[in-house]
Amino acid sequence: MELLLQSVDRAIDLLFHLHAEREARGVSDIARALALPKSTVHRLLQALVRRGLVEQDAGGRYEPGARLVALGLGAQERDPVVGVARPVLEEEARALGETVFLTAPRGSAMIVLDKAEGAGFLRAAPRLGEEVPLHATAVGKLAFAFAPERFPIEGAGLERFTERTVRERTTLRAEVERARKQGFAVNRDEWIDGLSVVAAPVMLETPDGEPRFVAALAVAAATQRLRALGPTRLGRRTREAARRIQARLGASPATRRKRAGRRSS
Amino acid sequence: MELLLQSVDRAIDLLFHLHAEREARGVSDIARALALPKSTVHRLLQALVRRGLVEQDAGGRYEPGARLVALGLGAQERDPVVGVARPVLEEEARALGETVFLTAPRGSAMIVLDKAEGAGFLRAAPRLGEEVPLHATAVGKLAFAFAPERFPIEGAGLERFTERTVRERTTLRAEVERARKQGFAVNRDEWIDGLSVVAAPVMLETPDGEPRFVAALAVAAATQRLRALGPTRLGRRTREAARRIQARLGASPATRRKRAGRRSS
DNA sequence: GAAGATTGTTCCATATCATGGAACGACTCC
DNA sequence: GGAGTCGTTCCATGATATGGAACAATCTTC
Repeated sequence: MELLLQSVDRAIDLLFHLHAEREARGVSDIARALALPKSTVHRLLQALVRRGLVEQDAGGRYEPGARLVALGLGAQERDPVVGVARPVLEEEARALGETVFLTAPRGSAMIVLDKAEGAGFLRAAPRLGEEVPLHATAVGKLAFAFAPERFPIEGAGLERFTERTVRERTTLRAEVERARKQGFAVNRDEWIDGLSVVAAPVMLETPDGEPRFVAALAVAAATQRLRALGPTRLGRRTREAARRIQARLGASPATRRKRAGRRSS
Repeated sequence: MELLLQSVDRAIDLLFHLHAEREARGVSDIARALALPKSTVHRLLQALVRRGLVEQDAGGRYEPGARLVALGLGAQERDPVVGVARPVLEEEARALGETVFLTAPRGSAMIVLDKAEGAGFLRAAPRLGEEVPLHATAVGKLAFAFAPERFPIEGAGLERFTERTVRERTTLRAEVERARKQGFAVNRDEWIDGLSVVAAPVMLETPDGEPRFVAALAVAAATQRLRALGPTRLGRRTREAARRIQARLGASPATRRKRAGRRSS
């Protein structure tokens, strides 16, 4: 794929760069980081500011703008699962005191669509929109198990993240098979040390009657905490919560349309 | 301000257009809507798809992409108020059963930063990132009252939205003055018929000791419901909730930094 | 099932438009 | 007060975006 629309590409680079930086940045700083001339960066920033995708703080430095929020959350709410899943996320997060999040397949990856954070001082705080690896997470194992045509194990990378990352394809296959049988998947320290996750699939009937893997509901906690809660018990609980989401999704399209047509303040 | 970076500008047009459309759209359709040649639209879409800001559905039609979610929510979470306010939003929404939302000044407007929706069938569902008018909303009156240098009443538009929209500057001034005295503002059917809102300001001490208007906490409900709850009682309650947010914000920067440094799953 | 309309995509000559070096004034820091 | 920043503006150059035309592939329609 060749370069095309260089300026647009650079503008997007710029947005992601500002997104990645924790603080607002100045023109020169950005120019250095992206290896572009100051004048070019300045011109790009002006174009983005004009449309509200970037804003200047009091000191004249640049940071992501408010209109970006509108675009991003619009894209999120567009997903039919997010709306019906949110109450379930909050319910479970409150009941467990741990972070509960929703992931969905996008392209050839799983991304975090929504979350409800737990109450603890030590809690998982996934970043929305972020991609998660497949072979080292609970939701990834579900993807392999319940959407094998879209996520073939053969094509999976096996990058090592921690000591416990599964790096043999046969072991992974066994893990995935167990997840398929149990209806939930577990990840203990396989991606990030100290972090464990239990996840269950949200399946939806397509018009032609086939069940399709549309999302995964996950509970994340410190590994010790997960052990205390009991992975199997938690797995079953999460499976039930995912079923509740399924049930809501299963409502007739007419009903769903009514719900969607809420008044906007 | 002249045109510059035409291609970037058009790309942004395209993003907003896709955002505004409820369904995924095809190339020709978009080209017609934006009055651009098909080839140009196609090229722009390719550039955006390449970076994940736009995605194609199964039918090859285009819709806002997942990376847009990451950018948007990143911009949202960057705001220091959002993080500390969320628990309060959820708490109040749960207690009242009505939608509670947080707005903040951006540029010369107030935008919706976060929300927790109520449980009712009829409930307010503000769109995140959306701008709200100033003269016809409770949060706008707060802006006039608590940040008059930034939001001068003299410069305010007085567009008519409903029969009850305040359209005389002197009346508006009186309303604003009352809001300043009471510490909360009320809007009854002034923007949208049937919708009433009570809002209270979130003030933060600047380093030089000046209190600054950083956000407004608002409770939205059907007008009859608001009347039943008692606007004054609700106003005081909202004022208290806003104070809780202030108290959390007032924590020392060191403490806040620690909290921000949560583990990421 | 053929004809016609509409779709998404590719190609390419044209000149528009983005590009980036240089110079600017306003800062801050020694 | 000089040397280093900073953000911004200007402008000649040609690289690059542009959009009309042609393409094959689907959808409609009769």
